[in-house]
Amino acid sequence: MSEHTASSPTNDEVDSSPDFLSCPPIFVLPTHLSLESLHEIEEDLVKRNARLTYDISEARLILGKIGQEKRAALELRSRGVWTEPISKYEPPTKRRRVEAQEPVKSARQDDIIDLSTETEDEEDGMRSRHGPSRHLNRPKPPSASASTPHPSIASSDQSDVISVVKLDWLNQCLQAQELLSIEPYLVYLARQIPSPAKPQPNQPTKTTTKSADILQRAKQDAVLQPPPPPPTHNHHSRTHTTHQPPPLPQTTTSEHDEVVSPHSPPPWVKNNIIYACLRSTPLHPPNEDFINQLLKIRHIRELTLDEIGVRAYSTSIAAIAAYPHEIRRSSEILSLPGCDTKIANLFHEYQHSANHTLATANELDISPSLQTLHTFTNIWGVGTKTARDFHYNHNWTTLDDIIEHGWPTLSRVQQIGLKYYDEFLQGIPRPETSHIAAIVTKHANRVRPDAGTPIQCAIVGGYRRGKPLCGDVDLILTHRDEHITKNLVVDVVASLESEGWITHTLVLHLMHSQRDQQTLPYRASDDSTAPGKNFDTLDKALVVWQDPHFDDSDHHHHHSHADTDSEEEKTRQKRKRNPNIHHRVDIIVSPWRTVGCAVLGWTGDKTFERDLRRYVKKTHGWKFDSSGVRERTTGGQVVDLEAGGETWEERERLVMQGLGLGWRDPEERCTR
DNA sequence: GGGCTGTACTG
DNA sequence: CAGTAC
DNA sequence: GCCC
Repeated sequence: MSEHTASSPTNDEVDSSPDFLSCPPIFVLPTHLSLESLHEIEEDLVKRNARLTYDISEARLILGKIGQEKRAALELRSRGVWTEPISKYEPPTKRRRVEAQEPVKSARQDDIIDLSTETEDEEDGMRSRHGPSRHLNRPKPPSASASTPHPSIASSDQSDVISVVKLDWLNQCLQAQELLSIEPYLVYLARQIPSPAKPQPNQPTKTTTKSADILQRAKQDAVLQPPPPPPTHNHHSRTHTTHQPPPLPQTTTSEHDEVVSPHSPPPWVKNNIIYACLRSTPLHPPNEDFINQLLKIRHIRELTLDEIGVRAYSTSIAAIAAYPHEIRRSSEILSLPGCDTKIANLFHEYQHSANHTLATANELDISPSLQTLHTFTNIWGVGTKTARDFHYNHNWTTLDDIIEHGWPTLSRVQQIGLKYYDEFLQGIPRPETSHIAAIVTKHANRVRPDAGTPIQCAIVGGYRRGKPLCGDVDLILTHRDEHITKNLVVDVVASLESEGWITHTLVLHLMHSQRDQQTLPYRASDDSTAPGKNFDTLDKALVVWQDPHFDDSDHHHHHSHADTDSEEEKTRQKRKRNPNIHHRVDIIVSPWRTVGCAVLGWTGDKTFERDLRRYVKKTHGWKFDSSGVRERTTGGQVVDLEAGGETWEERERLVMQGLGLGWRDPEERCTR
């Protein structure tokens, strides 16, 4: 039917040929496609009766902007579809029966392992030798056998044979206005196999989105949506200052697409507030599931040394985390500062994927090398560089490998980090955190008996943001008298060490801003508390904490000599291992003068802190850090914003107001 | 096309 | 200086 | 990857 219409290229029929109805269910890989082109392609297909599906597991024909067999296998696998390559010329029906009956068998097992090994290769892009199978003949030019569709396109519908085909096939079909053989465009011909390890969350196959269905949605959306842009100019114009509706041609909505009115954008969206420190960001935002996917991608960026990627994802994540509605359309994403088509695309994928995951994010769980790197960077003192060195230069893949082959080469803190690997990864419950804070405070006051008023302790970090479990304990000790806080860290640590609370000191920071204050002229200060004191010492100790008390009850040990008992008791307790868990504790000491800055700087979440510094730089030309605010010019004059604050909470508030942030509760700084 | 937080310790 | 941590 |  396609041929006869070819003569009149301007009428409507041309537009809807060829007809893809005879093709098996089609899935379009979003990889390397903008949201716009993806939608365009999907629309093209739907218009021509294609059986488009958003559930890749039911697709038999997969179109994608990819050219390599290996890549194709990876794309499928990261979407939960495990495959093995088959020869193009092997009759696909034969093996299927065998497959269905045999569970997971010997020869196949090998294939699976091979496949997972490959992911590794894919990651670093370094070793790229063996593909899933040998390449067969390279595609011949489309003209050769083009006129009749490959029989397998139509018939393989039911089977477990999957064809991954270059997107170009579609373009050529549209141009020729007839179905062309997929064979010259075939990237990967595969058979679906059961996934090896994890039980694939077998989706109830719900989403065979019929063409009519989609068309309806598209129309519905077209009505709902503000006027779509003329199809000619495809670059989206983000005029943020005048908050125009997102100009994305929207073709699909969520599963239950009742007629929904668009969310009214929160003020920070309307005003295009790009700094996370100016927004309220709760610990559990409405789009947390999607954010968790993005966090995984960000983590992959970390592990692969893509710092800028990390930055970009952090920005996007922070914006989405601040968004107070459950997102229904990818166009909503486009309206958020720090989010553009990349993230909107990912949301589209997230929304339409059967399991609500992202292929890229899944690689973190699938890829052996990423998992190894992940394991290694979780060692305190081992960052991304060292982790990669361990893995790629030493070929270590487990912690035991490091211990066995590299122990003497490790730095002291890395050895400690390795020794308490599991314990440091345990979250610390809030009651335990406050208990630790109380003990530290007690010791602080014990080593400053003449302080007059007690030394105060602020629990900051994740605890202050409201997390039920914290990765470490962050404490700020302060006192109005600068003589009291001077050298306080050292004395507190020593005291805690002597009582057994601190087992190791990972690092001591004794940050003397002596030189800063030396070089700069004294500010005619209204309240210079201690004119003689030239340094503000914001000192900190990063330590390993363990409760020294434990139950060593050994009930059948009965002493015959009462007088030696206590002595015996002690030595025996020393010999017996303390089973209490080790924790990471940061003890920071701040002079009163800048305690507001310290508290603000340490309550954080990383993106909040970064954006805070960027904002302060941009708007005031100041330099913020947890030991104060300075001018960037003129040798760094101190800017005192917290003078007169009577409590550390009040001083933090003064700093925030002075910086132009207004007030934001700590629980609203969870930018991730 | 340039910028992306800012700082100190360790080895 | 590179690497790490906060 | 996104903003200015």
